[in-house]
Amino acid sequence: MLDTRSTSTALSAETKKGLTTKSMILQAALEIASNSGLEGITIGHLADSVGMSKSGVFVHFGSREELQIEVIRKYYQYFADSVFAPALLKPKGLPRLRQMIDAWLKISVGANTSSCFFIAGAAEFDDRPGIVRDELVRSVEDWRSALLRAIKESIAAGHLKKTVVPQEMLFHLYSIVLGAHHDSRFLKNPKSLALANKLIKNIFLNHQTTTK
Amino acid sequence: MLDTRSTSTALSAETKKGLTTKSMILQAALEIASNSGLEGITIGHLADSVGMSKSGVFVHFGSREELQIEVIRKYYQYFADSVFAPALLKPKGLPRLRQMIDAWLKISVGANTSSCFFIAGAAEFDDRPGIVRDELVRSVEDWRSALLRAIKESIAAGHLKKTVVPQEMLFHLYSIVLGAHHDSRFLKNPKSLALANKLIKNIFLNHQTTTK
DNA sequence: AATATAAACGAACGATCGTATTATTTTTAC
DNA sequence: GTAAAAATAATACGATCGTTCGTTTATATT
Repeated sequence: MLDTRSTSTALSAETKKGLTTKSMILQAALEIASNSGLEGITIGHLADSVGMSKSGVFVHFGSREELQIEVIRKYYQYFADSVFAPALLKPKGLPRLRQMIDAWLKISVGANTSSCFFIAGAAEFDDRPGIVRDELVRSVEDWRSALLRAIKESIAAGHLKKTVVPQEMLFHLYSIVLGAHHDSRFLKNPKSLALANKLIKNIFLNHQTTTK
Repeated sequence: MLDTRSTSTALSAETKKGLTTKSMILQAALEIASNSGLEGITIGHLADSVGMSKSGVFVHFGSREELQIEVIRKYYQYFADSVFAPALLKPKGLPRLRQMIDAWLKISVGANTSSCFFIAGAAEFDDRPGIVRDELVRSVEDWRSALLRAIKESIAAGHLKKTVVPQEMLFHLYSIVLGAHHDSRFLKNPKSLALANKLIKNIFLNHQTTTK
């Protein structure tokens, strides 16, 4: 479901077997978490799904929290590859910003696809302090500052009006994606992606410099 | 924290003691769920917090799922009292719609206040089929159709332009509240309420008939 | 005062959780 | 081919989960 093979490039200092096994476990954990959330990761269940013993799985991480953190890191890599990287190919400013939102929406919304960690995890760790939450916040803040940068670049490039307040637009865009995620995953509304796209388009249109 | 006393009016057919005990348990469960989510309700913990035995608590509901459902119903009552009812005092149309959103934002956002079930629960039961999820969806759909009705009334009353598509505005408004909830509870951003209010104001302004 | 009814308790169940310790297998190196 | 090392398995622990059961306590009725 989530193809993260591109991130499992071997760090040849480690033994090959160990790393690929650990990476395979992480991949399975990522898929479990995509369906049942980070708290849905159970070492017993995870061990079953990779055909190993609980202890065999456990020893690779030392604790469940460390496992969860590594899953977050792995998802962050996946997110960077499939959302971030494509955007960097687009020209700075509005085209890049659009691409970021589009790609994000695509992986967050849809009946068969799995949920976005940054959204699902945020709800899960609303009020559950700890190192897992910290890692999650770090990832989300990273993503948000990337979006914020893209918004500022869009203003600097003259694509968006100078009156635009970056923080406000970030909040607005982020909210729409949250709304799409909610409608799609909780309410199972198949039109959520279209609704979100239309609103996003309007937001950009209302703040664009060229009315054409 | 959540004052739901108004909903515990005695149905005098039942024995007084039994009803108040059950109601007291539900109240405690509601508070636990407000902090830790519906899945955070544990019969053992709940029993401790009301000073009863696990079995004494359990027998009132027959199953944990039934307990969770009753908690949802109790929250729905609370929500109706504190968000819905005040709005009905306002005149039909935009004033009422505004009031609904304002009251909703108020109980959903804020550092010390507890989370909105409709939002937190939606994330929790994204993909966890069952009777608890069904009850939750029912509540949320109820609330959404009330919002939708208020939007349509605002159009009919001439407060909002006839070009407004109710479903789109519902999605938009709902998204902003989700965004405020996210920023406030996960990112601990104290400005989230102000940000949301500003956006809401703009949305209404952009779709209002009287530009004044 | 005797009896019927309901509420709450205490203890235990089987399951599963994360984790620690100890053994066994597999791989690697010489 | 054998010894060292790394990876995995086996087993078990204490905790906690939701749930069941038999018993006790309190209340109400007669």
